[in-house]
Amino acid sequence: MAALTKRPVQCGFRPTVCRRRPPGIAPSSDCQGIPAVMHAFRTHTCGQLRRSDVGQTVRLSGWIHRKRDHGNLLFVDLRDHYGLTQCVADVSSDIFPVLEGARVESVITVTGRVIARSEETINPRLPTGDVEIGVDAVTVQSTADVLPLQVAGDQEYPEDLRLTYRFLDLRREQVHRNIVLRSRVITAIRQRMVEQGFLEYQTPILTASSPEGARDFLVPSRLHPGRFYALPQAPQQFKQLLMVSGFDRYFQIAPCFRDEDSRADRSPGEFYQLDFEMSFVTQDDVFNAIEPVLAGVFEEFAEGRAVTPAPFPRIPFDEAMLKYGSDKPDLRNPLIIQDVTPHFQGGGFGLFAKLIDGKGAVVRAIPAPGAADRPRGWYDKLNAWARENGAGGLGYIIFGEDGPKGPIAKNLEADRVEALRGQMDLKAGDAVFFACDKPLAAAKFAGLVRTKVCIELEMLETGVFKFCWTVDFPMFERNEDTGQIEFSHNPFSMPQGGLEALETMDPLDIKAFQYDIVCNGVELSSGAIRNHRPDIMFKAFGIAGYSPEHVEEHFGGMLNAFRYGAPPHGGAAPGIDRIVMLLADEPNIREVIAFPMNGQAQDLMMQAPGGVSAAQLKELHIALDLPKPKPKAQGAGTVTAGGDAG
RNA sequence: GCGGGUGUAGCUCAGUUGGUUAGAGCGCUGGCCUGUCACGCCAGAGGUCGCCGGUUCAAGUCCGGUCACUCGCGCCA
Repeated sequence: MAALTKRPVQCGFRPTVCRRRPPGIAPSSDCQGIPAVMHAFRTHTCGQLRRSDVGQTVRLSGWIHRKRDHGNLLFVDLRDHYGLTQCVADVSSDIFPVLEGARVESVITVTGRVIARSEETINPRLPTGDVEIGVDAVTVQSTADVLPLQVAGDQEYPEDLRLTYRFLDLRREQVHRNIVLRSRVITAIRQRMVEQGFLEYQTPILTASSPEGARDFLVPSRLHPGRFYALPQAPQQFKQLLMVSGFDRYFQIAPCFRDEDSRADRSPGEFYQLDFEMSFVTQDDVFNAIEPVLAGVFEEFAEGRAVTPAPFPRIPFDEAMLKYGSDKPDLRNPLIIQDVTPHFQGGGFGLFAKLIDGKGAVVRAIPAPGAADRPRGWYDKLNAWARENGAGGLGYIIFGEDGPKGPIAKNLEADRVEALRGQMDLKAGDAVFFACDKPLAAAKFAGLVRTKVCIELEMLETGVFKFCWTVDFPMFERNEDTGQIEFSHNPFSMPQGGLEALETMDPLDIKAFQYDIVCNGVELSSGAIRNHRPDIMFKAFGIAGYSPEHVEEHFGGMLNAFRYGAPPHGGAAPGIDRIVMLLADEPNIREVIAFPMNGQAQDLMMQAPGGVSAAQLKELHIALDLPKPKPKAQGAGTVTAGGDAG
């Protein structure tokens, strides 16, 4: 160790290199070649050294990524955030046994000479592959036990293991890259929002429970026995209040908390939104403000993938449901659904004809270009799939070279079949599937079929980000079970046509200034022009069956704010996690979150949720009323009054 | 809450029609190896086949239940 730190060495950073110096690494001198004491841990990162550095004495710190032990010659790949550098030692060196005895993932500091590799030993796959470090001294900073999962290599591991040892998992290349991407995306979003004239404001994390929406996470109040804070499901009311306060353009990378069950694209508990709101704007102004931000961010990180240029296509909700069978159309899928009810009404295919006349059903047709030569078994398989997904079956017509085929073609009159073929613009060699049900159910099922057929026929466009807006959502809808008229989305959206529409139109025909941003079939965001007029709000809630007293009681805070001069305003809140997920091309949201919870909303590493002490509960005036414990309840998440309060 | 999938060594997986001592790769331990970069070679340790019950002469394999993880539905103004 004597040779290690005391000896002054020449500065490793020449002026040209200094500019690339990562944060936190100070040059060990003023870069004028004046000798200085070497930094305790590193003069360079593990991704930095090049052929031009040959001859310098340098110091690197990092993790032992891999070792190749030839008995009398030892290679160590040293890894840090920035890259890999090969270090080499031979048996004649004092430090050889130290390196040989250090397990992978131990943290070491090496000091040595930068050596040019001979032509045949250059590693072209490594940016630092022209050089290696001849190790003269080594310090073991931290030893590693035998690993529960390997950092080097790309073996897959079960997710609970990865989450339990997330700090190891995050060292691995792909997740590490995803988290860096996330950081860069958020920085790019901030820059672009500021360029658009938005300012970032914070809003409370401890707030009040709101009666609408998802289940809240509650936080008990110590000072107010029996009362609770709630974590915000979104800063919705606060951002509107900021508009009322005159701040004009607000944004925030906002944490949102909702106690709902997880999905592959929905993290349990918490997620982040690019929350923004603007005053004195129309719907078009909102679109014009956010489109360049989203398109710009996606282009910045697209790496060759095409991005829909602004302005994005705007698809009315009704059209989306008809043509794509979804309010979040995946425009990478070229198939377009059409309504073909008239061809079946009163026709020879009795099943559909009866449903149309008897139940008010409609028939939606999903084209399957080029599918005519698929074997019978393919159609049977899709039929079975349809049954698994709750449909009675999946009718189809095959347009073969020798005419229409299949059970429906046998029964439906030839001229009707031909008219249908003409409407759908199908050729010999194509096929078409049908969904027959009440309008909403038929649309949704046709949407499923559209997706399924697209995958089966391998027609999904790849390497693109296809954006669109879904606009003109209905303000109200009828609850199928109760017959009641309800808000279909956000009750605080402005109805199109304002008060007059509410007073004169059939509520089910009223549209809202409510819109979604969709990318590749993923709902990135919903948003709206808000209803800032108490009179219109009372009227809208009245249609949905709520009394003025109810509105006053539950939303009095907002209403009150709107009584002292509120600007017309609107905004949206694209999901950060989903944006990063799309850019990282990951199918699961947990791959772009540094410390996610598992599907049961547990943090396996921190053991949350955990028990708390009886004293803590008493201070909060809380007595537990627990369900009977299951026979074998152990491990993380067990709630006990006397548990691990540490 | 409901439905599908998975569960065999620390990890990834194989395991035939139910039939002798449950295998491979990675990792781990020991030995050999001076130009590798997924280094190589030799040897070794490591298993309640998720758990409980059943059928059977015999169960990793078949049946029932249960638990865990995961995907989906419900839920997500």
